Amino acid sequence: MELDARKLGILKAIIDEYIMSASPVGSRAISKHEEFNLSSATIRNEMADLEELGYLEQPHTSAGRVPSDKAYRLYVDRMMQRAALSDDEIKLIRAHMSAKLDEVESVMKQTAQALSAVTNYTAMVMPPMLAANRLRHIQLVPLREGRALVVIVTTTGFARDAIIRVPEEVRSGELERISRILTERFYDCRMDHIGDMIAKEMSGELYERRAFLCSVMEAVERKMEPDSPNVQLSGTNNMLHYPEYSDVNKAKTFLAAVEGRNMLYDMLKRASKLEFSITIGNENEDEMFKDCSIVTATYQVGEEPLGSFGIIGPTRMNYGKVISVLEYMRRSLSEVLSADQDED
Amino acid sequence: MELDARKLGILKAIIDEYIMSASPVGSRAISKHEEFNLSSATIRNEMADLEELGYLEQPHTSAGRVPSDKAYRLYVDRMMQRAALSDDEIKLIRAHMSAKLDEVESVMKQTAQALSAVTNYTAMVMPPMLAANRLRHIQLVPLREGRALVVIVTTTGFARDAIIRVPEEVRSGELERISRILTERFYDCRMDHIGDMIAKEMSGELYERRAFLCSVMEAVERKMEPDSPNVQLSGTNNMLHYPEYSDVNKAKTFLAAVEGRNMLYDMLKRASKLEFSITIGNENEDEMFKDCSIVTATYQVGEEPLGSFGIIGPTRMNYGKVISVLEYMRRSLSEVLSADQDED
DNA sequence: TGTTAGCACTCTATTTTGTCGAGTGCTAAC
DNA sequence: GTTAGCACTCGACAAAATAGAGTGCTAACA
Repeated sequence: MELDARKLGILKAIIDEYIMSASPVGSRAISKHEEFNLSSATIRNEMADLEELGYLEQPHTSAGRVPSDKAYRLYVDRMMQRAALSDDEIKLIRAHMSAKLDEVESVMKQTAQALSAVTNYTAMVMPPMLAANRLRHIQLVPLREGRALVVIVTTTGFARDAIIRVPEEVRSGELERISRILTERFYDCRMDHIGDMIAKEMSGELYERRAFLCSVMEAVERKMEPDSPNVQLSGTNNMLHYPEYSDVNKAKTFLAAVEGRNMLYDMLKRASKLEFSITIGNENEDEMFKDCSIVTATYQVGEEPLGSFGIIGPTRMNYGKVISVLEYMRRSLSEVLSADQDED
Repeated sequence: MELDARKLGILKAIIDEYIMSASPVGSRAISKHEEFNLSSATIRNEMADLEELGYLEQPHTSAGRVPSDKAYRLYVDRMMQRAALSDDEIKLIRAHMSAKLDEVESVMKQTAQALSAVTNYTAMVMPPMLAANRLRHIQLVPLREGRALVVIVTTTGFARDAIIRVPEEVRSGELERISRILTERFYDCRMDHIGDMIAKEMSGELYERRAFLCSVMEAVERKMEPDSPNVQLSGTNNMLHYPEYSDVNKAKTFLAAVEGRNMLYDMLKRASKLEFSITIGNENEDEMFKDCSIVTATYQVGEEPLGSFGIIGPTRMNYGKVISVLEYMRRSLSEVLSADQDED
């Protein structure tokens, strides 16, 4: 027995129906589709076949059929049609993306909010990994009590800061000098190479300050990698709208899994190697997300991918729409970031 | 009829019991308390009195009694005893507060997490309002295409940055000069006065750049006030553990109210005028929080209060413990911030 | 006068039972 | 290969039955 065109059509109809209704699809419902013009009995036979092939599942005898993960996979690979975004949806996204976006942080937040508002699923956005960015400026600002603030700015306009200790023998005025020298020497260097370079080049006029410089550089490197708490989440509650989570305990489990952010961060990081990625139900390594599908995309400035973002929803997800939204957002986000996030 | 010592004692016992169990308290349960040594019938009479006085409510005949908001108010004002923190709890807080806290953002996040982990309620933390801080350093960093990054550092070690437009006639080198002049002139000025001062003093060597300076100052001012999306939330899901929210719809309403953050921000801002504040049930202006109690505290560096943080939970909240935790946290947070957030 | 035992009553939560309907698989006929 | 027909299964829902917690009131007691 194989998957002929008719079976495929019926399967698609079932999936579309199930995505809409969330309740098992019976043979009668499908037999009403005019394009097939088949009786419910015939559909039943086909459904039995599809079940045997592993594309459908039955919660219990005398319930309708529910698509399996395998079916969704087939669906996204071969059957799904993209849903063009409506004007309203585009407006909604624009509205989010045009508000005072003068800081990376708020760009990430707004992106997450736009995504969750348009899709009604949970959105996650990973802040940019700056490893491939280039240094523009480094500034050491003296604070009281042997502390200083290191501020790093990349050519793409991202700023990071960290507080470090300053040994007593380094005078306040010297920090300005060191800032100048470091900026000059490492101007336009890739952020992730600076550590190595300083190790090799530790000589010349700054030789006697090398211990201090190490701690500066260590702070710089630490700040380049985003970490899990910085993943922006939005619309976690959206999940509560879906009947899949009408049970408080399921909802709790999901929210707990998501709140940690560690898993999400790992997933996003892994996904940042591909332009798009879709993992469905059991394809997710994580036990907690076996009932979910996760769709991600990467954003970039210029060539280099900076990070990724995505959507988590029930496997019964509106894949067509989600993908369209992510595609749109991917462009939109890359543009906003390229424009140096200045919009007011 | 008035509230004598015995009535007070019984009321306290009922509240304590109800905080534990979340289900209406019957006369028998209280009559078992040895310290009263009264029969359930007597307790019943007293309970009827307490109900008449407005301290107790009855969900329906033949259910036990439930404390009213008025009762909780009395409880926190006159009857409650603080719960000392256990060693484990202190350890838990310490663990959160000692991890790489080299950025204000992460201090806020860790604080929120510690609070929600220890109390099992929802925690919110407002980032510092820098209005009363003093300027330490201001740096304009040129980026490409007529943009620059303004970085501001306060004497207390907080940094903020914003991207601004730079008019063509302002050369890259001049930004360095302007940075120096601004830093010199406004060194140690209160952040919220800088706007006014520049308006008055706009003369001398920077006269011909005044339009540009205005936009710099506007960016500075904008960054001083935290805004609602910056309120850190943690443990929103904790609420789902409580029977009050076993109904998904209630949970949804709560989570939606909280996700917006606007209300929380307003509340925290208002609360930042008092060291501590407790609002119970109906005392909350907001309709959404009529079933909740909100306890907040402020934190500071030196004299000036910088912001506030707090806990949201059901009115049936363990007030004694929450207040102890907030008190501990208030000290702890102020210390961490005073120490310039450097801990590794 | 305050306290208490006793009792009838109320109301909810839970369990049990019955009914309805959607959906199935199978068979036989077209 | 398709379809009508039919017996069967199972969950959802409603109605009825039961149990139990708690009350208010009354009358008696110290």
